[in-house]
Amino acid sequence: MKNFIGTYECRIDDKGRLKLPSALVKQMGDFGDDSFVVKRAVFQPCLEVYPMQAWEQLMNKLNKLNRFIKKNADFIRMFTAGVKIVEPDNAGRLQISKDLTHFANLRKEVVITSAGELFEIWDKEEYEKVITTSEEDFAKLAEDVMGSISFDEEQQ
Amino acid sequence: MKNFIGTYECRIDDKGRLKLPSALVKQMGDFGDDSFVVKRAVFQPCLEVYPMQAWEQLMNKLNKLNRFIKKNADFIRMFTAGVKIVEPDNAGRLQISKDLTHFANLRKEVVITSAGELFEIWDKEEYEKVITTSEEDFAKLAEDVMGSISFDEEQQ
DNA sequence: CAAAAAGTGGGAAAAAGTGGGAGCTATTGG
DNA sequence: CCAATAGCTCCCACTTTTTCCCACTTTTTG
Repeated sequence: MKNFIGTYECRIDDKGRLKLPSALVKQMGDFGDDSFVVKRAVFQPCLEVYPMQAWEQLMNKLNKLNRFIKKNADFIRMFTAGVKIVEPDNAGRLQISKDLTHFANLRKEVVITSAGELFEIWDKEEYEKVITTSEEDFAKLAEDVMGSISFDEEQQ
Repeated sequence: MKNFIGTYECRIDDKGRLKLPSALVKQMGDFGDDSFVVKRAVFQPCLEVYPMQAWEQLMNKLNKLNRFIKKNADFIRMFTAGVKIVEPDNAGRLQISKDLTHFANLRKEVVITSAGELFEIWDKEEYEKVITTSEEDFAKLAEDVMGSISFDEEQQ
């Protein structure tokens, strides 16, 4: 699966339409379907955008879980909170619904940042805040997360 | 069987009528019959809505259980308790009966969230309460649920 | 600098959502 | 057993929101 690259500053107009930077759109040429899923992120006050194909792949996995097991049902509900299907208009803008803009505290200036097969939408101020405050902790975080990972392809 | 995608905020009017979000209705084009089964959820104080076709499929499965086993008979009885058949009026609203709204503690603001071939109806406050868990709790839940699932296509 | 691409803004039509009246039905209490 | 009331259905009309389209400004590129 193709990964997105880059961080972009862009803006949302008064009608709640988010113009996708054309640099990002160019990276999407590969995805057949041009519809997306926008949802709340679980741990952060930002939104996540999945190309439909990537989303369906993910949901195919989740839908195999037995929902008569409470934990499974709970997990799916939490993970899919705020999911909306969106398609860009012919000017390349995504309509972001009220509840989602409210959840992520989006104002005019936003930041789009790629995260593998999906990208995140942040209010610019929030984004700067998270980036700067976590800078001190980043070294520790990097160590925690990456310290035990092997970069050797052969390893299972 | 097609799965629903999305969560939507909507409202119930004073008469107990729930407007289905048109985005959800669009996803139902595939189901011939436009009647639904509404019932109490098993694990949570919310309602479950099945398109008739999905309900019939589910019941076919349940009917294969041996009812001479007491547990099975008990389960079927409890599972199907409070089931109601509803059809949308010509404005696309479902009439939710008093006992069901009471069971799920539904007030004006509700959330509809898809869960595979069915969707759930939550009071908005209740929903937010259930969705909002601590980071650790979700992490643990995710680990429990997803720990055994492979996301690596290549892996055998 | 000109031309094309990217980004912005807004108006009008269509769709979605809301509200309520009138009449029918079912339930409950006397 | 009947009447009163609450619950529900069907229908119509109104308000709000969304969508679609067009046009303009700004930026980039050759």
